[in-house]
Amino acid sequence: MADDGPLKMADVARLAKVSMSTVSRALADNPLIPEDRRREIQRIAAEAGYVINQSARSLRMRKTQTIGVVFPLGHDVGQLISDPFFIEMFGRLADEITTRGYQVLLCRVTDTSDGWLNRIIQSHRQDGLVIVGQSDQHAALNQAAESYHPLVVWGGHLSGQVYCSVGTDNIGGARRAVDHLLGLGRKRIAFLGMLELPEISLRYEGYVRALRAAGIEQDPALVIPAHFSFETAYEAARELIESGTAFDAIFATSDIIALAAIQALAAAGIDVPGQVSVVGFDDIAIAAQSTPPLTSVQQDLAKGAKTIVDLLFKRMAGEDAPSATLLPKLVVRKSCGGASAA
Amino acid sequence: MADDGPLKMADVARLAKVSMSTVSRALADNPLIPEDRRREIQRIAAEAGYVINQSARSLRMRKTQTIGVVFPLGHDVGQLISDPFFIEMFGRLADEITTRGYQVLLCRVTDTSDGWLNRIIQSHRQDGLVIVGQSDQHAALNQAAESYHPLVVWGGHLSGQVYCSVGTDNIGGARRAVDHLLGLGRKRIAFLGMLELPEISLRYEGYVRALRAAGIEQDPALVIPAHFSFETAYEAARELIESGTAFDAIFATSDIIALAAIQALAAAGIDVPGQVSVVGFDDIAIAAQSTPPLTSVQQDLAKGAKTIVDLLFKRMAGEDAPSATLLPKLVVRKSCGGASAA
DNA sequence: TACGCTAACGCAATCGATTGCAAAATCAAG
DNA sequence: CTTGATTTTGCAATCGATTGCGTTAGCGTA
Repeated sequence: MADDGPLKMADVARLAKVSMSTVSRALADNPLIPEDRRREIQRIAAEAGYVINQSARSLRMRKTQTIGVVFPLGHDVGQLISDPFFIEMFGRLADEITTRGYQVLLCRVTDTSDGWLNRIIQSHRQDGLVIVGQSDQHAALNQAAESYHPLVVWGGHLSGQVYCSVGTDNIGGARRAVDHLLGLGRKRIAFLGMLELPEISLRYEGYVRALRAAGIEQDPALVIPAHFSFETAYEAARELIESGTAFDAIFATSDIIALAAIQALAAAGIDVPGQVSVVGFDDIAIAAQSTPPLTSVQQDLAKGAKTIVDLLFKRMAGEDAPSATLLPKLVVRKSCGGASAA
Repeated sequence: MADDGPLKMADVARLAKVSMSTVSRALADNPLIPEDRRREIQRIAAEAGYVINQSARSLRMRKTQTIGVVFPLGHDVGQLISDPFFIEMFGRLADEITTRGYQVLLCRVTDTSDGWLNRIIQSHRQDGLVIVGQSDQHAALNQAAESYHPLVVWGGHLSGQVYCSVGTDNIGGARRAVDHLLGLGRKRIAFLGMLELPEISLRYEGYVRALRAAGIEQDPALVIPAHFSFETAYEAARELIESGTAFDAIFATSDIIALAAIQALAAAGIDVPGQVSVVGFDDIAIAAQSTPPLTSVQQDLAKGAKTIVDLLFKRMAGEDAPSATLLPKLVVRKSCGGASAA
């Protein structure tokens, strides 16, 4: 028994001259074992460098002490973590989760075929799931939520939604952004984003409502499909510019898209905010640092992450936590001609 | 047996009217089972929505299909994911790891007491480990590497190092940065960073060598301790300014420190790059967007992450992969008075 | 029909912990 | 010294898969 790989609990039992049951209970601080003996066994285990094998523990306990964080798919399976918004969200979630003594498992979905979510759930690798962004998987999420409770989604609240979600008020946020542009006297406001995604379609709804309230007729030529990656967004903006369609403002549905648009405008010699005002969405860290600094609809990710994890742990405990909506805030900076941020 | 929780392999065996052994082999595409029968069993399992329980599988196979990514500790156990450099690195690593069909487990070290690394290793939660940044744990890493092979560290190559590491040439990078400042005619160059950290002390080495080569005497008053967080770095820069020590350039050992220094200089009414040139380290995304855009020593994180994961998988396969050093590149932008980036 | 050989398949042990239940030890009181 | 109550401890089953080894089925040949 010299070096038969790492120690097992049985080895510790032998060292302490007790049974495995006793060791197990002692390490779990079970009061069934008298306190002094518990301490003694814990000391022996620590000195021997013994660590509980988590695979075995998980199997027996049907618990993994792990939360899975799943990133979206559907639209863009390529680069996973490139998007700054997702990264920041992931960081916040990781903080909240680890603080509660759980591990974080990053799940990337490579196989989007039917039942992908069920495959993650049934793998039993985690005790609960956070899905960041509902992408185009509303139906799949709804179905999974029927039978799997410890599941919280970051995203907009959609009609007919069964699952628990946390997200900003997309309609309200968009409304606020577009109202601001209108207040600056802008009348031909372009919309950049992918209407197929539920959250984006909500932002579109806000855009439409703002225009309608201002009595401005909506021009379909101003609605441009744009993905989340910088490159494709840049292309989209360039096409808008070259199309010759007149416009004096852009409401971009993400900061990355807004930043790409600003670059495209600069390349075309169009001044921001002189000729065109630009507003983004998310208020990621770079937004304040860009040239000009970007006006953006701020999502409070720290609060969002905390809310998500709070709800998740409630659900893991069997309670039935309801969805939550956070109120977004418009952060005004120079990119739309408003005042600079303090 | 109507709804006794999720299906087990035994249930599938019953459905397919074969033994568990056969189901197990069929799902593993074991050629011992004739191909048509394999397909048949796979179909039955899929239709029943069966998914292998990973805890059980891991226990038996002694494999988890998971790579652990550990973040540093020592200096700053508080906020985990705040630093943009670490975030970006994590994203890249996650991409590389998931692409190879493995999961990513984020390990946060809450208990820094003796044997923390061993505790992670022995938990058997992962098949391999990436440690991002050696912090002040050189000795612990060396010790763990003696017996645990699938371990790769991001960081500088130190003398007497046993573990496998991947990192940029810190001395060379710093040397290049300081040489550039000297080339601009700067003579009193301040150094901002924590000498206690091995990587930083290597950068200091490069700083010293550059000065010596230029025949400039080194002034201890110009070496300022500065942590990685924005706030403490800002404080450090402010103290330098208020100390009255004359200086015409700053070599900051991270971009965050450089950015903080620029803000402190601006607050003191000192023009960058007019009066003081500033160079950073890392070339994080914000560097190009700051005002003025920051000159920085670029670390190619994409390549770094790929190298790390390549080496790790080699080591997991039993090969003995050596450490690697990446060549950094100086990206010149306006913050030091050089030409703007293309 | 009998025999040998290979291809399929299943039995049962195993991975390393946890825990219900019952046995053993301890103690107090009669 | 018994008896009963109570505290400690250990046996053995269990979690759900994988796999070495032995058995059975299937086929060709003599």
